[in-house]
Amino acid sequence: MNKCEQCIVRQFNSLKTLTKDELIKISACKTSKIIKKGEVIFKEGEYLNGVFCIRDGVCKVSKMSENGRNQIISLIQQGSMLGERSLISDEISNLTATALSDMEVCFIPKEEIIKDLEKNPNFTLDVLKTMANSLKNADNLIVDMAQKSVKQRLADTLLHLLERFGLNTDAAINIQLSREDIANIIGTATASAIRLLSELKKEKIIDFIGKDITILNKKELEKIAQGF
Amino acid sequence: MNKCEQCIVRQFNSLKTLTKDELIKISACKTSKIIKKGEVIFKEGEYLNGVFCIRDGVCKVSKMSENGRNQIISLIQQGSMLGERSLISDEISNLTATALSDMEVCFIPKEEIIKDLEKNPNFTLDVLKTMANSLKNADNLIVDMAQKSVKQRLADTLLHLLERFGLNTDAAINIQLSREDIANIIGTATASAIRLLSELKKEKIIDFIGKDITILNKKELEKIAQGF
DNA sequence: TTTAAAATATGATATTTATCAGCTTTATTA
DNA sequence: TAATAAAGCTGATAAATATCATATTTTAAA
Repeated sequence: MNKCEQCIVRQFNSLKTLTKDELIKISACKTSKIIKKGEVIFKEGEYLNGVFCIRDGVCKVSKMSENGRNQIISLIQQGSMLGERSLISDEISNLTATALSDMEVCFIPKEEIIKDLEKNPNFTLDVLKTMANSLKNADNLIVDMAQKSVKQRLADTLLHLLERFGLNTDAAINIQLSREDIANIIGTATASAIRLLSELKKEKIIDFIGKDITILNKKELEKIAQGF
Repeated sequence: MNKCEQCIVRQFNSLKTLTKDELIKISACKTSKIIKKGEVIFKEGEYLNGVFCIRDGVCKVSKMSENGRNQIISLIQQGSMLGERSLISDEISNLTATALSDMEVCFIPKEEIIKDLEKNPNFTLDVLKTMANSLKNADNLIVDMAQKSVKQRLADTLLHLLERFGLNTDAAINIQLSREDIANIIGTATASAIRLLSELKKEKIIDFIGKDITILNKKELEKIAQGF
């Protein structure tokens, strides 16, 4: 079993603020899991007995609307924590997390995190800062969802994905999403997302082969994102 | 000048976790302000040198989209704190706060709050819990904005307003919002919001005189909110 | 109180987006 | 590898929503 004290991944999340002793304790009680692409890490309504630290891979965090349509709220990748919100509120999970690639995650039991929250103010403050940042992002997303057209949101999404995941060796955005996933990020019907992608391709603003999407004209895509 | 130690309002926010000494210190450096309906408390892009504690009144928290349209993210009322997010992230404000009624707010300088965050873990943890709750609400709003129709969102909004602000003496929802504000909560054009309100009135699901809106058929409104 | 400005209301129309159907391509698995 | 399922694509159409124009009502200011 890998040791948290030696894990690079913790540098990217609040665990970096823990002392060596605290890390050793976590290391002793954590469990590692391999999660296959498509598998659910946790479901909306489930009670989480701890948090997840993502060692490798990417997952989507989503929620069903009352209409029975699925909305992806965010993509979470290597280095991030998952399930902190529910732990802090001591509530069942509000969201569902599903692997978009094969993943390696560590599960840290609730009691251990709570102990650290109570004893280590640096840790609490770092969690607080992370959450403040998530809240800002969420607020911005609310504005975009409410005020931008589907086409704008698609352009936005492609630009965000590029920024977040970079390029693969073929100069395509380095993440594989189904058309349905893309639609569920944007908040539109799958058919609409497909149609708009095709249009962008026809206009030579993007190109794609299967799930590999390449941005050909970033300037133009930025214009579309801004509503022109 | 009113003393924080004796102020009822702090029971409703994280200040309730402060010790008597800490409260006395805050009391000594805080300033009280009267803010008239329509006045701006702080603007997007402004650097906040502290946080606000709302003693009386209601304000809207909003943000301009790139399209130049305004989106109201939340309504904040008596008892809540304002500006915590920016303080914790040490960033300029992401949002604009505007009074919807005459208000009385106290301004607490940043240094004082930071001191307490560093020294009082109960305070930090309570702020964290509050923020976790805001994040849940924000996530849910993202889903609604992305997946629900304008009509559903209007119904939702009316029900939320009722729950949040209760009834006035005329059995109308106890908050006065312009049609534009309602549209900016829903994320739609003002004309569309007005039209849908008129429809609901025609169907005898709501009634209104000016800005006073009464829900006549709550069951039916709930059905609409759910998409029927 | 009169006047001007702002907010509200509603019709006509254009645009955006969803839905549904049918087809093709790609992936899965027996 | 053949069979089947799933995902992707596109056209036709319907529904939702925005926009614009204009009228009316309410509010604020002179």
